[in-house]
Amino acid sequence: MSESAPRRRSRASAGLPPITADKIIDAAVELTAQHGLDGWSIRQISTKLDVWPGVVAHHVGDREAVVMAVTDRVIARIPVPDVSVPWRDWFSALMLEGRTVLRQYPGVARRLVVVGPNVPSALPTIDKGIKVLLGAGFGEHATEIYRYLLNSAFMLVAVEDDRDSYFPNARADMGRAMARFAADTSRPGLAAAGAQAVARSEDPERLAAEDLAFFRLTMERSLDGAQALLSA
Amino acid sequence: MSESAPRRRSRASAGLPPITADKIIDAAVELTAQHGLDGWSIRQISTKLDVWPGVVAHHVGDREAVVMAVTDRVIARIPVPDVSVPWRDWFSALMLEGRTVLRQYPGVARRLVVVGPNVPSALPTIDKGIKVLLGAGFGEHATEIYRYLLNSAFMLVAVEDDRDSYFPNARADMGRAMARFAADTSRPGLAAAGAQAVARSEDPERLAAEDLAFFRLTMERSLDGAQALLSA
DNA sequence: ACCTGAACACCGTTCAAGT
DNA sequence: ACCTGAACACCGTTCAAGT
Repeated sequence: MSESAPRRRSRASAGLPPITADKIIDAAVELTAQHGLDGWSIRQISTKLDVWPGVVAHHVGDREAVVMAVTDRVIARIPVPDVSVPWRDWFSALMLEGRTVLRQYPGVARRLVVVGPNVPSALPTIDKGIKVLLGAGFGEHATEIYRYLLNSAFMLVAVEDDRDSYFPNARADMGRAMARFAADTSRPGLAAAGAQAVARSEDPERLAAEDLAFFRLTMERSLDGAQALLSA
Repeated sequence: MSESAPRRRSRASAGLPPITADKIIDAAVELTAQHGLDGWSIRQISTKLDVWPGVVAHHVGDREAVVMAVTDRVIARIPVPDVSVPWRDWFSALMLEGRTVLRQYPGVARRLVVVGPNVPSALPTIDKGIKVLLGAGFGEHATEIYRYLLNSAFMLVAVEDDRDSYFPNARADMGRAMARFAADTSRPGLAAAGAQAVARSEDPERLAAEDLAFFRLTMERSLDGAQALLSA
């Protein structure tokens, strides 16, 4: 895992092209896809580019700056629906497509939710989303409802990321923990949850399908929750 | 910050009581209140207890084990409403009181949401919560609605934690970033959000009040979203 | 059983010196 | 301007040796 010695003589004298901020961020994005946003080090990036660690600081900045640059790149990949789409469909589409992009880069969803409009590539989406809600009649609530809806969806993606990137056995442990209570008549609430946990397989493909189903449930409940404000 | 040399001669020969797992976890809980769950190191715990780092591993296990022990302790402090309370009130109370406890221990909310029923002290709450939902007529949806409601509330607490523990200026940066768009007529969505950001003060007390208001909005919208399932 | 004391393999950041 | 090469102050974990 170390590969400690980068290269012998200077890049320039070896006829190699200079490192750029862009190349560093490319490498970081790739490492994020493989290991998540908290799964790589500055030193791994520098090893990958065959330079000394200090070079990353020189071109991009500290770790935080690299992370924000990766986040901006990934957010830019999320397709934004057209403003003519009805509000519920607009948000469903953004949430579902956002999820498939974000899930490929574990840890980015969390950053997005935490730093929000500090990510430049998120601005067009924010603009259109609020416009759509204003058009749907949410009035003064448009901004906070936008925040509520996107939080609901992408906070859940962040949890999905954490579950299988950072604590890979949390998923199975939880299932087994619950299944133990299936026959516990003294605790009917746990028993109900346990019964469903028993039915749940440990096949990763089925688990992924269940994650998607729960994501859709969250989406629909949150959209209903927002809609209740319109009827009031 | 280092204080690298713990103590001269052995604890036993100095007449000191032996370190226990409990004392280690006490120290970790205290450090979590001060610096958050990701804000302390095993070495800081050992310095605080005046022993060598290896002692923590000997009594509790690796960092992950210490973190789970802290999480369990903190969750146990959240008061659980009586099952006789109507479902909406039951969940409002749990969410609001859970928030005030969790906010005192930054980072614990995230763990709770990610590992869920793997935290032993969460089990009685899960049991009662599902019982309450079954009683309210949610039937087969009780388990997933429980998960949906608690996720909504505590994922948001996790984001609040991250915002001011880990990225202390994200809050102010976001406000300023949005305020810039208040007069941007070419982007009406951002302008609407910007106008509200301008109105927002940078006084920490007012910001805290606004965080609470948004938390309540999230709570009410999610409860409405769940309720929509009952009417259907 | 409990703890010391050290070693190991990592981190991110900084910076003088070379080219 | 760009990069080398090293140093600094940290990490978590492991483990032989002492008591």
